[in-house]
Amino acid sequence: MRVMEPVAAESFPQPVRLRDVAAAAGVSTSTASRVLSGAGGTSSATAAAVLAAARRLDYRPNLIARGLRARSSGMAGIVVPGIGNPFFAELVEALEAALRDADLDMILADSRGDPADEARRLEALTDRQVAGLIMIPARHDSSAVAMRRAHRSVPIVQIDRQVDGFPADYVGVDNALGIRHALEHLAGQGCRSVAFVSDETASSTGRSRLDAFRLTVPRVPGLVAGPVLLGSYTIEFGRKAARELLSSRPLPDAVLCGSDIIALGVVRELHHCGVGVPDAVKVTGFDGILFSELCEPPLTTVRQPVQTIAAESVRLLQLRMDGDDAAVRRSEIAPSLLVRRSSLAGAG
Amino acid sequence: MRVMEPVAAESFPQPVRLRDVAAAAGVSTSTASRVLSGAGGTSSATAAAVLAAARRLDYRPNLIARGLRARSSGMAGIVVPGIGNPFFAELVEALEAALRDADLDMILADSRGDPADEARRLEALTDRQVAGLIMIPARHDSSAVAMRRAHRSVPIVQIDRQVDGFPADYVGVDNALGIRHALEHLAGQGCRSVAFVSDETASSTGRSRLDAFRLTVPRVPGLVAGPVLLGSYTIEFGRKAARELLSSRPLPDAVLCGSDIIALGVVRELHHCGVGVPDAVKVTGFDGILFSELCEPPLTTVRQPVQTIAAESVRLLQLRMDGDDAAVRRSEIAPSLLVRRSSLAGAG
DNA sequence: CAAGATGCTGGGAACGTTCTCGTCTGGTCC
DNA sequence: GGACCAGACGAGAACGTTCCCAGCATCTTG
Repeated sequence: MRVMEPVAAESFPQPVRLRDVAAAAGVSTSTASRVLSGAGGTSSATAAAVLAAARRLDYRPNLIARGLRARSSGMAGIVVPGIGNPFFAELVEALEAALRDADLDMILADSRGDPADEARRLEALTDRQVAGLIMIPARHDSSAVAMRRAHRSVPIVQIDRQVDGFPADYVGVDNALGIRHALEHLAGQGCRSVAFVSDETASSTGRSRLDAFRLTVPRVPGLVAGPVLLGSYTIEFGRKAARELLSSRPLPDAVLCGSDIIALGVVRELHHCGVGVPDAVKVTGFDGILFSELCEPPLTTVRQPVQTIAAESVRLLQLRMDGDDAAVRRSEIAPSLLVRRSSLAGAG
Repeated sequence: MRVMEPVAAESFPQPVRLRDVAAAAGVSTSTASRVLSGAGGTSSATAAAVLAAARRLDYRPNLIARGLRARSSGMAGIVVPGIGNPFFAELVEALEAALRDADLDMILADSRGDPADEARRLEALTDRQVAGLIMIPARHDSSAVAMRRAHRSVPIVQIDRQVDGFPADYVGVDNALGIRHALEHLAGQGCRSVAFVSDETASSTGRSRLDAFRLTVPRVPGLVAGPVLLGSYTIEFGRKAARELLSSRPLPDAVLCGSDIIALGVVRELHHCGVGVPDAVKVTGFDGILFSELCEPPLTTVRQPVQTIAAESVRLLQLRMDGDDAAVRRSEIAPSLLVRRSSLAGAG
């Protein structure tokens, strides 16, 4: 029997431990542990007794103690460059669901797109003995150092963005295909000159979408590259880019944006300056966030299958957590084009 | 010296423990612990030696072990009804920043608005020995059971929504004041009949905004209550409500929405059916999410000071974590009205 | 019926920290 | 010069779990 020292009335009650359950059931803690962790090797009679005692005492296992013993917290660390970004928020939501199905809790860290912050957060997560990491690296180059360090102790799966030559699994979308879809659609709508407004090339998505744009435009009959403006995945940059396009007329026939956020800024600013979308200029986005459908006009965009990316990344992470040491896997999912009004000829 | 058994080349290296640092510095683990945890009571010479050894060996403390000893993981559990909801996403982002300043890691759980899910998530979090919980209760009634249980072992701060009579701190916005701001503004714009489209009364915000609407409309000179449509904080419900309003003409002069999400749905559907906002009907939202500014027309809305709510809730939680057992605190922050085009007379 | 299996069980070490003791040194004071 | 004190340090318990190992029945088998 455990000694209950007198405590203040409002303080928290002593939690019941495995030892207490074992005592109540009249068995050793070893046996109680065997029963409750489902290890087997116990008679059905004692199992029933332990289960009954656990239920009666309202026993809850201490996952910290379990984690210490197991040398793993059983949680997945998630690092994103900014939960405020709607695309990342949707990705985090999908990840939460996928992790939950895999019985993993999620510890969430925001790097704010800063490699130094990201490094600190990665360290905090590994200090917590996370079982694995799913992350969107802030930059394709300078994220490498901290990630390499973290990767010494836990498996990492990169999603959406990736670090150059980093030996960890990756799940994302086929950016080149997405850009090609958008370009071919614009060509089909009679566009000739297409501007490109996107992230600077510090993120891997920024770079691969830019590369794809440069590579694909000449290959699509009738298309000609317009101005290329690079900044960040923000609304503000989208607005700024639109102003820049307006100040250096003639306007292109279309503006291909590297993300929906940017596209929303572009559309907003064009509208503000009296330039009609899609009449005067057609605009497309990338990501397929919720609001791409709600803006005016609704945005044609390259839809990323967020659920699939989340599920696949969790699947890969679990494989690695189970000791799989096969070669690095790279999974590029084919995106689809959501055609809406912002890019349609004669629909204004 | 620790025995290094032969391991496969690609497996993870043995982590260096406090014991290893102590051995390298020629002191006991007690002393090493004293130095590294900053407890004091060590000579400056040994302190330097330990610090040097820790740095040389690249020592990282095992937070699981520390947590077991401290009986607390040192993490804050966050429970929200859906990260996909942009308002909650912005709140989570602010919480992440505030928790980081308080040196707390964040373990995030999504209840999907379901009390049963919420109960399971709360249990998982307390099993992990979170130091405290910050949560948006899914419902004002049925969330109580699981919360009461969790509250037996950790402090809880409720944000945005609250549970009836639950004895835990609360931080939110003064909903009544927000509704009054919106109503008075609409009256000032010459509106007479105002419809109300909002969440059913299962969430505390849904109920208090509804109560405020009912109470305040008769008190604002010139205002008359139109249809009251209750559903959920989703775009789809906003659209549905708009269709309903359209089918039972005459239209009200204005539609006051319980959230921006709903308002965006309403605006979208009205626009789709050829009803101009703000010409034919004025619309206001609630929350002040990013996209309230980007839709067409930009949405007049009651802005919730998300950073303040996050910072204040973390502050209160820390107080409780430090053993403060003062009476329950309720902090209702005054919201401000962001006037934009969706509610302006003669601005269409 | 001896000898080996087999099935259940309990003891106790281990996971990596922190923290309470007790010990030891060296200094101060009467 | 003996008693006392303060400061620095080490030994070892504790946090709550899992799991290896040994013990002891009960069976099977030749």
